[in-house]
Amino acid sequence: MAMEKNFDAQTAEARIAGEWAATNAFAAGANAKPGADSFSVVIPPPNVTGSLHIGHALNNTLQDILVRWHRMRGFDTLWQPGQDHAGIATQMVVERKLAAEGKPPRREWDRKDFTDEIWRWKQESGGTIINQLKRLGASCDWSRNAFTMSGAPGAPAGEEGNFHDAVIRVFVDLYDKGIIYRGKRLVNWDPHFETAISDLEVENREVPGHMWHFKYPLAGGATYEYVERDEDGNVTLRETRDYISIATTRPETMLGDGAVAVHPDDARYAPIVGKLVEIPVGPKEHRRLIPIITDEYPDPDFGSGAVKITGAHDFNDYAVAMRAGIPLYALMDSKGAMREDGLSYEESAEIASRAARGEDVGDVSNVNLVPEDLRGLDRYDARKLVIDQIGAEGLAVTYLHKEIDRETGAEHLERRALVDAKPIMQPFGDRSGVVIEPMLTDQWFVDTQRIVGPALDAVRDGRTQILPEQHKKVYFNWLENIEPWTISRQLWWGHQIPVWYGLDLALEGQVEDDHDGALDEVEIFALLEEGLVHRDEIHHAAPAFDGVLEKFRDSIAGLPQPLEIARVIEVADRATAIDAFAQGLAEYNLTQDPTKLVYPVWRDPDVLDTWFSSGLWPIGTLGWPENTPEMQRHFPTDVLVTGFDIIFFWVARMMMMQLEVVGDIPFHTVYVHGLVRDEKGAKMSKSKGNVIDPLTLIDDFGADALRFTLTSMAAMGRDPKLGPKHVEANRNFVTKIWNATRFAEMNGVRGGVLRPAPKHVVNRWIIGEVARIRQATDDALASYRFNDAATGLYAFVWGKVCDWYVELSKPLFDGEYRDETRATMGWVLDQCYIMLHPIMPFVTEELWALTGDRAGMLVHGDWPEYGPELIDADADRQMNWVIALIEAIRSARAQIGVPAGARPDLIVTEADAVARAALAGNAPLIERLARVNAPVDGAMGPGMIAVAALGASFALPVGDVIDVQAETARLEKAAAKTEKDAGGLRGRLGNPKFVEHAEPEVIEETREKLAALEDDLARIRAALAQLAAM
RNA sequence: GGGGCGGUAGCUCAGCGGUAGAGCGACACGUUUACACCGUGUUGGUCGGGGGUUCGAUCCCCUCCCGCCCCA
Repeated sequence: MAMEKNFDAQTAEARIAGEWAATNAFAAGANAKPGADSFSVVIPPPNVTGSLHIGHALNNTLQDILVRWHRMRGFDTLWQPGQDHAGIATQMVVERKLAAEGKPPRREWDRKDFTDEIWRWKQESGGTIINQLKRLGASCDWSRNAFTMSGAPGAPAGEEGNFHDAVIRVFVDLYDKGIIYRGKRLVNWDPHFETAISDLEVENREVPGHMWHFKYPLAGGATYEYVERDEDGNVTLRETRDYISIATTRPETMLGDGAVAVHPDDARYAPIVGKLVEIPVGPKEHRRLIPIITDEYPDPDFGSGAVKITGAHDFNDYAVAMRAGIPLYALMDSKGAMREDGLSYEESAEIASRAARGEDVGDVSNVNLVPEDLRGLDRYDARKLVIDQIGAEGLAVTYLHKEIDRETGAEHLERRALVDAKPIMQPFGDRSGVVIEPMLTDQWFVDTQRIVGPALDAVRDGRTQILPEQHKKVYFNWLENIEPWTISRQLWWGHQIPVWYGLDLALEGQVEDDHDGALDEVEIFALLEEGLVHRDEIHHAAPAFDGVLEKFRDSIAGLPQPLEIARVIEVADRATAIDAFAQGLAEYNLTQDPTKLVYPVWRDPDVLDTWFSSGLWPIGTLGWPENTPEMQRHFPTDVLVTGFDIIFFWVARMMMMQLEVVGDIPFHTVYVHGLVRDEKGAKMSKSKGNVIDPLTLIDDFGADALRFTLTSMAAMGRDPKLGPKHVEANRNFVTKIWNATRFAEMNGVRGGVLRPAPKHVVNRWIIGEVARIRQATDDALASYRFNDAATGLYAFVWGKVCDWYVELSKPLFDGEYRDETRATMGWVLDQCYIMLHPIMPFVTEELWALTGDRAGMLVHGDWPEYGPELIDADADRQMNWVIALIEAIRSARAQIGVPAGARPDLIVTEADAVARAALAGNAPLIERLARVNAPVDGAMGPGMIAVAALGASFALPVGDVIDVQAETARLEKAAAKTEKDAGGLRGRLGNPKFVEHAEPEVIEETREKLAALEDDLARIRAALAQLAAM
């Protein structure tokens, strides 16, 4: 059966993928040798809403290469696939889908119904990227496909798994150890999704912004001498001021200012430190006063050098406020609008003013410093109003603007507000794209400081290796300065936090005032009146409600009778709990029946950050907390292949969590690859429109071409720059090996043969070359130099096998060496398929099937182990000589313009014994490839061109086609180049210091090179002399 | 401000102590027992600038200049 002219990737890939699937070729342990070591890789789980982008293509190609390579070498191989549940992204996708279907928005849904809807979406559409990875050829054990939400309550059939158990168990464990805690802190708040997000989900972008300058008047009309000096201390400005000038990019947050800070060394403001200033906004009659404090944070050279401190709405200010004990006044609600809740502005301002004078005012969460006219406004609308109000009052810093009327020449002077238009860094939610608002909220945190140590140690002492090494610094730098990790998210899709809250009824004499340990009617009413709403909460964690029952019973055991025996029940939320508790008390009061008393608890509605579950990926996918055979066999895993953008998000967290939870590293090697960029090196982004779709490339050029391209560009520590041109070039490589096989087939070559022991020098030579590339390929892969493996194989297959071996073999198919040449070529091509298979699995699998009767598919082919023992030094020397001669003749012919069809004699004008032997053994090859007649001894003469080889000189009679001048010019050029090279070497060898200091091998090598060049040069010079004599 | 990366042929990149390579492109030629998604040949580089270490530097060190990325 004759082969087609080209590999039909489109149809073959689908067919081959089907065969792999049908035979479970990728199952864990497939092709493992008895007693083999395990090799395990967990896939960086793609987002369930995701589709394959070029970064995935690179990431998974590299993993697949490692996995296929190990599988062929007989390791017990597992490539664990799966996806994460991507809390925000998935909720967003489903909300959009509902909107598109004209269904009500999420908030109008019951939570359970909504998550059921997400599960339905997941089952229908969540497998997109899995199918795309299969098209790439990823040899994951797809039967084990994992999901970070598997086994969660409400998961439908097919989503059982136990990832949820792992997540919940770890949460409770860390909670019990006190590593997870609840706290009110400033977090990044996404006003679109109305949830906290971690600082890693925030993207800081520079956008055009404005800087406004306002005057904060000193309290009571006080004044001071404001003096500015230049570098030499000369006074450049001196004036009496009754205000301090503040620059801000966010005027609306002025309402929540708690202080003005200046640098302690700033002499300009030294006279007024400790004094009070007035915030120039809000109703005149309740203007708030705040103190001027010192802190290292303000930069005296920036703006006026004075900074307003709004602790509840800025991270830097928060730090200053913490240091100085400045209260944090929250101004906005969860949608980023100005608050409408809490106390009136008048009451709030009064409390804030007391705080400014240093009084302890306690919890200020009820204080709402938004003036009534601004309440409910969006933050940007509020900003406009604030600016207008300050301007109207004349408290904006102004400058004198001069305009000259062109016609009249009259000067027109005007005071204008000083507003600098300048680029500012703004935080955006990476999912929502809206401006993030720092918000003071109650969240759950992981006290990362407490679990970071082992993760640092593991990399420091090398138990886990990060490649390339420069990324270790990034890892250390981040972990050494780690911040608490916000893990709660105000979403519905995710692992609901396993914490229940109850009202804190610890009465401490406030209510239970007679200390008799029992609750009487007076006390009951006091309890109700005192306002349950304002009471604190207590909380306990357990995998399920049953688990917290006992804990709450313990918590209430110390309460006065009969409260301490109240039934613990679960209710929906806090408000319901207060109602239920009050009702129970009321009924008890009437009936004196203690069974009417209930202690209602409610579950935290929030879910955990998706990365909290992804952090458990290595153990969670292997079945932990069960002690599964997979855990025993495949944990710790071997290599994690990932992009550098995810080192903090994921790698560091996996390290911390695995070490904390199971006390072991999750993997011994982290290979970090670059970010695929476009041809010009720009980051690919939808907005730039330079995104390259890997699936389009697969359609156009085949998966093998794409994989090979990505691999050949995956130099460690570099970002691959990819264009369709590159993929096309490698598609040509696929075609090349396809056609070499086609040639072989036409000549009766079949694969599947044992390695032959041929006699002919060409066959002996190529076997040695195969051995070299096997060694080089293994070395490259073992050290993660993927690009070296790819480019080495490319050079070997195209440059050695196709360009030379196939050409040199052509005459051999006609003579006595036919059979051994068939066997050798069959074996050589088999080796090419095997070694290329990890990078180009489809075409090699296809060729494997087409070229022999095989025991199994190539995916389970045996990886070779032969080495330098196959190299035949004599064959090597001869073939290098032959190839050099052929190239020299071709070059001379082409330069002199000998027609391709001409077949001149090959006249041997001089040859030593070695050259003569090489010539004799390979004459037919040389004749054919150099297009010359059989070598004959003779002398240089008119109408001939000269060709030199090591140890021999030749002349080619080419008749009229040459002119002496052209040939002279050619030879002179060659002589000049050779002379220049030789000169360099001679200079080096002539330097006594070189001979004295350099390594002996280097000196020897240099001498040999020089000798060869001088031989060459002598021959060229001789030819030139002969030419001149004619 | 802190950390990191890069500047090598027209383009995209390898190489990282012994005097520079690949792919694409350009140019010329197309005889061949597979392949025009091909073959043969040619062209193309003071390896960002300047110092230093060394017998020897594209490679190591210092410095400057230009890009880029991450974290504040």
